[in-house]
Amino acid sequence: MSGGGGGRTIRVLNVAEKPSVAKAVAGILSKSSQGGMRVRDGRSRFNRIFEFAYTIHGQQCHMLFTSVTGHLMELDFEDRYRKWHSCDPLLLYQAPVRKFVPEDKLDIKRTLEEEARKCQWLVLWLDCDREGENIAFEVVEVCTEANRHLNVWRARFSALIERDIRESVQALVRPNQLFADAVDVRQEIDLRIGASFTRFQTMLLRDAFNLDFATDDRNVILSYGPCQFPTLGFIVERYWEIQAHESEEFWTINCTHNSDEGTATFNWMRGHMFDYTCAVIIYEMCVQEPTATVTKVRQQEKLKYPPHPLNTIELEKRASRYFRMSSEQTMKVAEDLYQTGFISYPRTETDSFSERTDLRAIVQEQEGHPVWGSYAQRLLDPGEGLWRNPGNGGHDDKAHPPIHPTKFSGGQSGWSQDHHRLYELVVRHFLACVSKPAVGAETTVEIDIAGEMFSASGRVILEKNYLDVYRFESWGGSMIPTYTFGQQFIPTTLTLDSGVTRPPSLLSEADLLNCMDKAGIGTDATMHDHIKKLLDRFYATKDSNTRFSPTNLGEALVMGYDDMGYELWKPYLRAMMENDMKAVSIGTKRKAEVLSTCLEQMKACFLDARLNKVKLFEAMGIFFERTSRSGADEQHAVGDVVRRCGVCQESDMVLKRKPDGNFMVGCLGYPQCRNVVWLPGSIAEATVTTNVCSVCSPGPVFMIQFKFRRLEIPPNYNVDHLGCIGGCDEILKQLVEICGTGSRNLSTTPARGRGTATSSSSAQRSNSRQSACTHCRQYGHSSNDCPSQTSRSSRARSQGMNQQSDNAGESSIPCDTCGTPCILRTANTESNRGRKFYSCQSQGCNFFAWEDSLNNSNRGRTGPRANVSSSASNPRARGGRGRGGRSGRAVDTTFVSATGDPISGRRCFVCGDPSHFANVCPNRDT
DNA sequence: GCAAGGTC
Repeated sequence: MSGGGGGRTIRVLNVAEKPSVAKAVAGILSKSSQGGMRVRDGRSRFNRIFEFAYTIHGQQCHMLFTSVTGHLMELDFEDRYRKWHSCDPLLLYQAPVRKFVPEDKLDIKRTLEEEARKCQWLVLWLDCDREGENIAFEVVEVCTEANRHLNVWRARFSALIERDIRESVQALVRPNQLFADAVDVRQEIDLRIGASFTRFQTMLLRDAFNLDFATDDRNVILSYGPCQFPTLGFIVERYWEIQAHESEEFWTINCTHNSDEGTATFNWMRGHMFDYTCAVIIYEMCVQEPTATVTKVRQQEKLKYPPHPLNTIELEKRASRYFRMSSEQTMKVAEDLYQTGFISYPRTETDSFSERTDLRAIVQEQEGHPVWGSYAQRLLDPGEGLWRNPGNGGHDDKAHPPIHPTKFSGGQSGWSQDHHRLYELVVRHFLACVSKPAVGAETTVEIDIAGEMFSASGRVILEKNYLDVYRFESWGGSMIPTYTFGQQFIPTTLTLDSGVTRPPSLLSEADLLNCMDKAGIGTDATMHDHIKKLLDRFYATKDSNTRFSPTNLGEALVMGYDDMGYELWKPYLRAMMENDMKAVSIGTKRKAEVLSTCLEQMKACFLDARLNKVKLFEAMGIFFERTSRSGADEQHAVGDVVRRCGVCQESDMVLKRKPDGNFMVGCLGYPQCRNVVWLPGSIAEATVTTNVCSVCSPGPVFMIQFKFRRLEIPPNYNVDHLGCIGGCDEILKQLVEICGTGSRNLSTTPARGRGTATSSSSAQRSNSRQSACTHCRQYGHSSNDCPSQTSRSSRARSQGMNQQSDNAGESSIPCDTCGTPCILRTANTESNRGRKFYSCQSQGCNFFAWEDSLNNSNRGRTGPRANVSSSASNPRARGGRGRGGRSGRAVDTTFVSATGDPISGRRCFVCGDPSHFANVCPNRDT
C-alpha cells in the first residue's frame, strides 16, 4: 500500500466487530494523537463513533472509528418460500436466497452509509477469523453501496495490545474473499438443510402423534440442525450404551500388608478376570505360596501442572464441574462480567497468552484481595520462586486473549452468587496459570506372590504451588511403608474379591461440551446455545447432577434416522462441511463447487428420508399415541403445483385427491387461505402437466390432463382432456355444470346444475353459499359425512376390507388424508420385523397405519405403551446399540482345585455358600 | 414457525 504522504488529510472509516473493540483500538491509536479523541453517538445507541487524528505511512488521516454488532446481514429464502406451506420443503434446496440487513440492524447500516459517504478509506477491524472476514464483506457491501470510490483495507491483529494494533494499522492488507466465501457456504447449507428437514419432520410428525409433553403440540417445532442433532446424538448414543450394558461379574485378587509404618494395599497387576475358574486357580496358587518378594521399588518426582489459560469451552466445563452451572448461565454471567469490565472477552478459543501481555500487571491488580491477595503477592515476589510463564494450550483464534481478570473486585454488591463464583474462577485460574506446578514424590512398589505381580503406590506432596490458589483441584496423597528390593513378607490379607462391571454414566454437561469440541460441533460462542436448544425443543433433559438423558421425542427422532441407515444424527456431516469450508478458505475448492455438491447430496438424502418416513413413524409410534385427528398439515400435504394462489398471493395451488376420491385444486396456505377450485365429480384421473396455459394470467398456470369416467359424462365429450383451471377452459366449466363438482358428490342429493364455475374467485363465492362442515370447517360435505368424524381405524378398516388395489396381488386402502391408494408393505426393522403397514404412495403425503391396528378391534398391538414394555419391540432392551453387553458368562463350571476339592462356579470360595461371593463372606477373615 | 453464526 502507498501512504502518499500528501498534505491533504483523508477521512478513514474504521469498523470493528463490536463496540468494545472499536473503543479499545481507538483508545490505543488516539493515545498520542494531538487533538485527543472525540466520541459521538451513531444512529445505533450501542455503536458509538470515536474520532481522532492519525498518520498512516505519512498520510494524515482523520480517523472515524465505529462498529457493528456481529453479523450485519442475515441469509433467508426469498419471501415466497418463507411461509412453511408456501412450497414443498424439497424446493428449499434450490429456492433463491438473499442476504439482507434485518430490521434491528438498520440503524447501524445507516450510520455506516452516512459516514462512508464522507470518507475516502474504509479499514476493516473485524475479528481475524472466517466469520470476521465474512462480516467484513457485509460492511464493505453496505459502505461501497453508499460510496463507490472507497479504498478498502483490512487490519490484521492478533490481540488488543498496543504494539499489535500500531503495527497492524501500518501493515494494512486487502480483505480475504476466500475466508468470506467459506462462511457463505456454511450459511447457505445450514439454512437449506435446517429449514427443509425442520419443516419436513415437524409437518410429518407433530399432528400425527399425541406429544404428551407439550401443552399445545400445535406450537411444537421438531427442528433439525447440523449442530443440534449431532449434539442430541451424543446424548442418545450414551443413553443406548447404558441401556445395552449387561453387568458382568469379575474377580480380582487383593493383597494388604501391615507394618510398623502403616498399611500398604497392593493391586493385582492383571487388573481383574472375568473367568472365575482361572481367578480361583491363581488365587489358590497364591494362597499355597503366599510369601511376597519385592521385585521393584521406584521413586519418582511427579509434577502436576496448572491448567492452560482459560478459553470459553474450559470456562463452561469448569463452571459446570465445580459449580454445576449450566453453560448457558455461565455465558450469561460471563457476558455480564465482561460488560462491566471485570473480565476479558468471554468468547475465545485462545488458550495461550501473547508474549506481549503484561501478565504481572494483571496479578498486581489482585494483590489487595482479602482471600487470594496474599497469593498474588507471593507470585510477584521473586524470592518465592512461584512464578512460571503460562503454558500454551495450542489454540489461538487470533482475535481474543484467554479469559482473564481485567479489573479488581473484592465482590460487587449487585453480584449474584454466580457472579462471585465465576469471577473467582477466572481470577484463581489466571493466578494458577502463572504459577509453578505442584511437586510430589511418588513411590511404586511391585511384589511377586507365586509368580503373580502386585503393585502399590504412594504419593507425598512436596510443594503445593498453584494448588494453593486453585482450590478447585486437589492431588490426593497417600503414604506407603518403606520397602527394599528383595525384601520378603507374608501378606496380612490375600483375598479373592468379586465385582461387577458398571455401565458408563450419562453424559454430563462438561462431557457433552467435550464431545462437541472434539467433533467440531458449534463454536465457542454457540455450543451452549445448541445444548439449550435440545432442552427447549424437548429433545433432552438435564438432571440435578448436570447429566443429560434423551426424552422420548429425542430418542425417537434419532432412532428413526438411525433405522433409515442415516448418520444425520452423528457429527460426520458437520465434520465434512467443516473440511469443505476449510478447503474453500484456502482456495483448494471453489465455493460454487462445494455448495452444489453438498446440497445435491443433502437433497438426495432428504428425498430418501422422505421415502423412508415410515421409519420415523415406527420410532415415534413406540413412544407416542397416534392422534385421531388428521392435522391440517398432514391433510394438506403437498401435491403438484398448478399455479400461484391468486387470493393470498403467497402460496401455491396444488392438485389434490380428497379422501372421497374426488379431485380439487387447493391453496397450500390452508387454513389461513381457503382458496379452492372444485373440479367435476366425473374425473377418474388427473395429472398436472408441464404445459402452461397461454391464455390465463398471472401465469404460469399448468394444465391438467384429465381422464373422465365415460358413463358420467355426455357422449359428445372426450374422456381425455387437457384442461386449465385458470378460467379459460369452457369444456371444464360445462362439465362442472353438467356433472357437478366432487365437493357435492358426497351428498345424496343430485348436484346437477348447482356447480357454476371453475375460477378461484367464483368458486369461493359459490362455496360461500354452502355452509361449512361444523367439524372440520371444510366445504363440500355436511358434518354427518365429515371424514374427520369417522375414526381413522374404522374407516380405514372398512375401506381396507372392501377395496383391493387394482395392482395385481397388492392390497391397498385409500389414504385417510389424500385418497391416494396406500400399499400394504412389510416392516423389516428390528422392532417390527414382519409387521404389515399401509403407507401412502403419494410422495408428499404422510399417511401411515399398521395393518393390525386397522383389523383388530381391540388394537392390542398398536398401543404404543404396550410396545414400550415389550422387550421384543423395545429398543431400550435391544442391546447391541452401543458397545453391546457380553453374553452371560458360563456358570456352574466344575474343576478340581489344588487341594483336590471340587469347586463349582457361583459360590463363595471361602465358605462354599452359593448365596454370596468371597468378598462379602462373613468367614473370610477367619 | 426452520439453521448457525456473529453480537447487546
